Amino acid sequence: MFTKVKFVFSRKGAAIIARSTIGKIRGTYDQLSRTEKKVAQLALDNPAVVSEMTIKELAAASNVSTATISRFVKRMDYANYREFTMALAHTAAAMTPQQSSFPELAEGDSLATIANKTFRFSVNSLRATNDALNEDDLARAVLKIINAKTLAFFGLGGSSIAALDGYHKFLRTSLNVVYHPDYDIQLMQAAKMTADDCAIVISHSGRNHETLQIVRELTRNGVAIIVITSYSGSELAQAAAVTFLSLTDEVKYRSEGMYSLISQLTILDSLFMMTVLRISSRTQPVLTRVRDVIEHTRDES
Amino acid sequence: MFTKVKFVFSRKGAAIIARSTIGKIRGTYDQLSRTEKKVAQLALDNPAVVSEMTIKELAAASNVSTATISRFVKRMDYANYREFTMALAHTAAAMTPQQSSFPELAEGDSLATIANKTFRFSVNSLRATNDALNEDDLARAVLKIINAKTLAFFGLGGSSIAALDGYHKFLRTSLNVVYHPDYDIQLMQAAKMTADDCAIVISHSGRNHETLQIVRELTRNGVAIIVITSYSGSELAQAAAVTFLSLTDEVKYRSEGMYSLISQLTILDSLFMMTVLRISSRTQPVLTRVRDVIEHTRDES
DNA sequence: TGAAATGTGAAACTTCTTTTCATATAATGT
DNA sequence: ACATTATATGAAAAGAAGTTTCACATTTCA
Repeated sequence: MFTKVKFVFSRKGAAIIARSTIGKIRGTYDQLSRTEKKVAQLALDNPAVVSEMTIKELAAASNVSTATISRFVKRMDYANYREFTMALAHTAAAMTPQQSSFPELAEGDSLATIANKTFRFSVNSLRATNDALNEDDLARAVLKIINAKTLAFFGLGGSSIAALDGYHKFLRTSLNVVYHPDYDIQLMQAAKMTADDCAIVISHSGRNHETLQIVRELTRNGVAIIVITSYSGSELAQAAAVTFLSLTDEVKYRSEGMYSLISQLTILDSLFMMTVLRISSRTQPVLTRVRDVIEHTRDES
Repeated sequence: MFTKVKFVFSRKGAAIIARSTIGKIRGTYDQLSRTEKKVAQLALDNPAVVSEMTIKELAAASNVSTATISRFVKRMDYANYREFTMALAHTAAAMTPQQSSFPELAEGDSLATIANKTFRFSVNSLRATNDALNEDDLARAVLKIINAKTLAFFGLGGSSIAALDGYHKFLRTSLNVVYHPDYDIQLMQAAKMTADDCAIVISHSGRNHETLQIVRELTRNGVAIIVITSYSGSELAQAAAVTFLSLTDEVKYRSEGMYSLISQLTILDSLFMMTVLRISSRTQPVLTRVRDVIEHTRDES
């Protein structure tokens, strides 16, 4: 059957990209429809239980049709429901030892408690962000960074901090890096850039008007854009060649962007480390291997 | 179902106590029929692969009928084939030697590995930093921040990022905050401040010459100084009213200050959260409680 | 050797999953 | 605001996967 063949291919693809199931769900969460979110929530809340359910049971538990769930797992890149539950069980098992903590600051908290919760929240954000990364994206990003004639950072408001940090870090490399805190100058910088260059754009919401202006300018010039944002559905994310998600543990909750900064920084840090290690070993094999990964996975989406 | 009961009775006294799936198969192996042994062998040889097969695939792979396999798993005491594969996947996963946290980047690392290690390292740094905090210091710091006429941030070089972030955060409060990236202006700012003010000084090493210059100026003016640094022994730390340590997991290793930034940010974040919660509840009881803590612990150090 | 017991696969049957299709809802352009 | 086009959704048909039945083969044991 044709379907069989189709599945065989898609399964291979999934295996390469695969990240923790929970990370995958988090990563795509805000692109999901209302009903699908109910399913996602349930799976996030107790993966272990959900992984043992049949599709019917899960449908009943989340008040949606089995059809919706079937489509949901496909959207998550699993070949079928069975593969999904297996993967879920897998990550659930890996997670069990650590308590999936639930920080929520209250006015009555002691100072030590506030500090502890803050740290815990940061850790959770990092974990969520890490789970949502995939090697394919990393490979593409590093390749673009390494080959860029100029590497420019863009970030306004709260994200200017992350942009500045990225600039600082990459200054230590042999790359030609640029960053300026001022919006107008960022815009001018964007206008100057070409297809040989690479831009790393950071924006928590992905909806900031000025940032989008810059991105449009970059797009017009054919600049390779790497985006770090918290919402995969944003226009910003759409325009990017590569998107990294800086996630916080609880999707719904708390003063926007407070914790995404840490995730943003660590994503930048990862990119930096990868770049350094790749540049320092400028041997051909490595680079071609990176290219292989890319070629191998390009025709998927 | 009755069938279930029937099987339990008809075959030998079932192994009731949970064992790893593989253990179960081994334990029952010699009681199995010839065909069933073929299935068992396959499952033992590579559980991970078998756990992903459908019953048909496994039947084909082991040259037996699906019926036999269905009976086989029942004999193993699983309710159905699906439960069997889940359990198999479980133990297979548990068997794979999972590397626990020993981050140390190497040139051969894959991109995903680099990213994972980077995140793990950040988490470790946060944990270490959190462990080093104590409530006493927090209380003192918050009290100084809340009562300051002006709250100024100081940080140069890499630490300017943390200082900027602190500035950004505290801008959201009703406090009067100040920060300027330029060293000369920071120095002038320091000269302007008085005993009514509070300064948050950030420096990874605590040995930066310019930063020390600023601190001396602050000290001369009797400004309350809160320091965030990685070395408790530094002159900077000595001059401070309160010192917070931003630790990295491994003190010895790696490009200085790379990970302390995250810790610095989270310390600032903690201070911010505490400040917000304390300011918003400007009730006397809380403040006096804070004072109590201080009085209570002052003669400790 | 023959009766009873056990093992086995084909196929019927049941249950689970996916796809189709009609409808409802939201987004978009005019 | 209205029509038109996407998108989302559940019911039900279609398709797979898994289980049980049944008829036949093999072994066991008197």
